[in-house]
Amino acid sequence: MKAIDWQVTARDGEARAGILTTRRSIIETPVFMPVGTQGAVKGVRFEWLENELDARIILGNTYHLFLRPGIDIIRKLGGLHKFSSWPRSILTDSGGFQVFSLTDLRKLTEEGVEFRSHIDGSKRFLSPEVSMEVQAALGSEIVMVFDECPPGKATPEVTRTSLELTARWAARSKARFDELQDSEMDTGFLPQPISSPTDLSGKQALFGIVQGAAHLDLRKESLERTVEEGFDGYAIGGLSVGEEKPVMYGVLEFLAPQMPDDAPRYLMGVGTPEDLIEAVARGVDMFDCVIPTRNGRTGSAFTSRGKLNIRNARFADDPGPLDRDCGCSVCRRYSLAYLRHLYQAGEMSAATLISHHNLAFFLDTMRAVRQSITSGTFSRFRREFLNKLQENQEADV
RNA sequence: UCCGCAGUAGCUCAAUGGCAGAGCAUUCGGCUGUUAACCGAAGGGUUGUAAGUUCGAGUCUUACCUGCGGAG
Repeated sequence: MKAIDWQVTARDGEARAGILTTRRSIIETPVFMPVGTQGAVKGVRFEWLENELDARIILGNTYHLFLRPGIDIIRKLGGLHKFSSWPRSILTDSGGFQVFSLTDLRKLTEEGVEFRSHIDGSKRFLSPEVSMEVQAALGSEIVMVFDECPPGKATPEVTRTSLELTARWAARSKARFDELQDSEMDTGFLPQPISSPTDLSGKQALFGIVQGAAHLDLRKESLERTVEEGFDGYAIGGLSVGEEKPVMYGVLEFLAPQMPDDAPRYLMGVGTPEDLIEAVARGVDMFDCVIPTRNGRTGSAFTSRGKLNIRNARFADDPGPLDRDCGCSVCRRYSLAYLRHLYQAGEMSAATLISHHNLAFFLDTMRAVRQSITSGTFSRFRREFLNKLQENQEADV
């Protein structure tokens, strides 16, 4: 029996719509997964996420939860789902990206990464094995292999070395993961998964990660070796990490269509609404990004007419909503003028309200994308969506 | 009326007689597997007024104006 089920339900060019079924939820793709690093989607209550926004899957982070509160506590409280109260699917990142982004504090070896906690300075250690153990304790539906993420502009030599390490780590990740699945260490195990047309094992799924920076030959090799290893799904890592945007689109255009058709494709850490559309057009199914919640907290809102900055004085007396085409509870109730006032006054509700709208916009956009793929009108949707994104910018000129 | 203290950016305040600054506020920008309710930039001044000393005055001297405190 398999851990997840994956069915492509419609295609339009390279774009695909599908249904990903985990032991805890049915996820229609293309999907955007809100990021809940420390067991919380910053500024947004699970009630909203589950009911109004209808997110089917969110992210959690191995590195952050490993450091605090630590796996002993989470295990004691019954895993991340019970601990946090989030009942639907969780995808946990392995900590590999933190190894990349916390470069000042780390020491990388074949065995793993020794680093100092950014919280208390204590010496800690992460490796493929430890990451798998932490992710079993968290009990997520989708576990990510422990990888190394080189900068987007890494040279071929650096990328090659990194890729080899990532490949060895992927094999070790899988080996330890398989052991853990057989030893009842997964706190999220569900003997009777949610009803679905397929029989699921109730266990965790493991995704592999393709690296290779901007070098297409290395991307291809990384893909082949990752597929050979064999995973439940395949992720594209190492994009949107400093490289130019056309480079990212180029890698996607080259790579995504070559990825296994019978498994979900996940572009890690991306991106803007435009990025999502462009990646879907190239065959990607899953996304996550901090942008809607981070930008929400820092005053910028994504709308169907482009990005706007709530701090702008021109909104001081504007009675309209963030986005007049958005039906979310924030847009139905609050004016630009009020939201700007809240932000300027330092009220925390400004951060939560804009984060909420941004997530609503991202999730609604993906629902519209799915719809257009299903009805065979994706190219038109893509063209009109991207055109409309320019409206605010043009109005400002 | 007298005595004392104080007047510098919108606000609170720095600045040995030697290029007038900071924090906050304002305006604008950034944020892509969250060390981020964060980071960055810009605008903003006849240093209360008027004289004087000095190569040079926010700073020293004198007068005046305003505010605060005290005395009467």
